[in-house]
Amino acid sequence: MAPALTLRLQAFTRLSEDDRAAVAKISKTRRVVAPRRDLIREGEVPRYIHLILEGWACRYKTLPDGRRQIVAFFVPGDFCDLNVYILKAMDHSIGAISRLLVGDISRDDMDKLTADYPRVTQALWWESLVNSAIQREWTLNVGQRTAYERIAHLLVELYMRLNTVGLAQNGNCDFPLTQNDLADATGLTAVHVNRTLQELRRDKLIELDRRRLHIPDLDKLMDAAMFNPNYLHLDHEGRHLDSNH
Amino acid sequence: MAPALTLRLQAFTRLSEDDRAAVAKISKTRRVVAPRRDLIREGEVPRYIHLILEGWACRYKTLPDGRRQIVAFFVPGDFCDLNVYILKAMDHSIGAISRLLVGDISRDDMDKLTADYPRVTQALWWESLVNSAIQREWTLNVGQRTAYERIAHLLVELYMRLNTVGLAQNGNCDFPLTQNDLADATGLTAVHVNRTLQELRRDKLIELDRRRLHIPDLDKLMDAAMFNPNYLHLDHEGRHLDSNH
DNA sequence: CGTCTGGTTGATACGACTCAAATTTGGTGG
DNA sequence: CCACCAAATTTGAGTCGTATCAACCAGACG
Repeated sequence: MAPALTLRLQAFTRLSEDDRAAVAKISKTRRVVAPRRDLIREGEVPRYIHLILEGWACRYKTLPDGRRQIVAFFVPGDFCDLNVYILKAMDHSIGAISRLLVGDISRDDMDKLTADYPRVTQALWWESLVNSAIQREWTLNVGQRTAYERIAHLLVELYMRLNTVGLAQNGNCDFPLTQNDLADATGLTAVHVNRTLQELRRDKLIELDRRRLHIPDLDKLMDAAMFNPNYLHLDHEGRHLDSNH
Repeated sequence: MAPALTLRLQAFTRLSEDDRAAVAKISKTRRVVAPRRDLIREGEVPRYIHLILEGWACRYKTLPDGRRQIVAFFVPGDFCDLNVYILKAMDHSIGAISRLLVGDISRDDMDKLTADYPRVTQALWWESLVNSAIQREWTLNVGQRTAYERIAHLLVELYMRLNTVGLAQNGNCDFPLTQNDLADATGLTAVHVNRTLQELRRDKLIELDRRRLHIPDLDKLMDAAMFNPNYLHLDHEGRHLDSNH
């Protein structure tokens, strides 16, 4: 199967054989990060673009008194901050959720790729714009939705993102987040997340057990979450020809 | 005085005379938008990059039942979505808060600018990364801060951004937002915003009346908000040489 | 088999919401 | 310049969603 990044970029545009080969070669190094370890911390100088090859990670910010907000999740095929190296210091941290396989990409390598492959450059722009769109949707999520809608929305988003990189089918996917992670991502307490998950189970919208998620009826869950997929911008031409659904 | 955009980009890097001239010429057209009108709506196809020359605008998203979240404010010198034209449809709307003067920039014009002025290109990248950082901070804001901290934080952010484009000095600035706008931006109700503003006034952290904001002691307000300015990335080399403080 | 992390339950508290009405402000036309 | 109206702000009373605190339970693991 094609690597996650290729699948992800092809959600935006079709890539040629050459494009795909170039994308596959972008990350020469790969390293393992243990679960719950940080890849990089707030205040540090960003040097590489991190590409998630396997596992889940998160971007988070903390307040001086310890309150913590997860502001993004990363799944395979996601970059943590394209172009961050332009900034002088990280304003947030990136932490591993599960065991990670990460590719570190240098500025030079990225510049070379974009210089030679305009279609890939476009696709990378798209990925960066989609990440911004996701961040906006999260602001809407914590700002306006109820706990029930909020968690439902997050589950649908993650499911759909995993689906585009081939890691979710038929309503099933791995789900390594703890209720604490969900709490930090939704601005709720772990206790309330627990009770809300029970409600979602009671309503037969999800089954969640032992790090596996099952969504029996995605449309019903989307309705409950008021989920509008437009912000993921998966609407490229000829998408109806794609498989993977 | 230099136009807002130039001031803003120079918060990142020093620009040459040529760079500044090129930036000043980027928007050939300019049009007026009445307060409370939309520049562009969710679902529409983005064609131009909008540059705010005068006035305040906001980016917002709505849920089917009418709940509304403002996910960003724009002040003079801000772009609404650099590079959006890559996407097929808007996933949010942009609305005028006060009377706007807007520059519409075509894709071609932007491509020409970035092709010829690498320093400007860098600066535009920076501006786009800072906007993402602001969006993340907003997620933290609505997710973790109390109403009091949340409003304080927003006021500090807006003050600092206005300051970098020369529109705020000595703790004073224009402030065209209604309490309703503040509510939609912070995920609170207008009633609660009202009571919280009264608390902030009582604590002598702000004076806010007739669309003017005065912050008697910025450091005290920043403390109350747990405001850490790192996410605005204003820390370029030689910033201590700059005036405007 | 003990320890630990993650999940679950119960009781109570409080921050923010809702609804409804009054008051002030700002703009507009006569 | 005043009368009028709409928009924005303010106030009060009552309610509710979510937080807090404190146990307790269940697998996973060495």
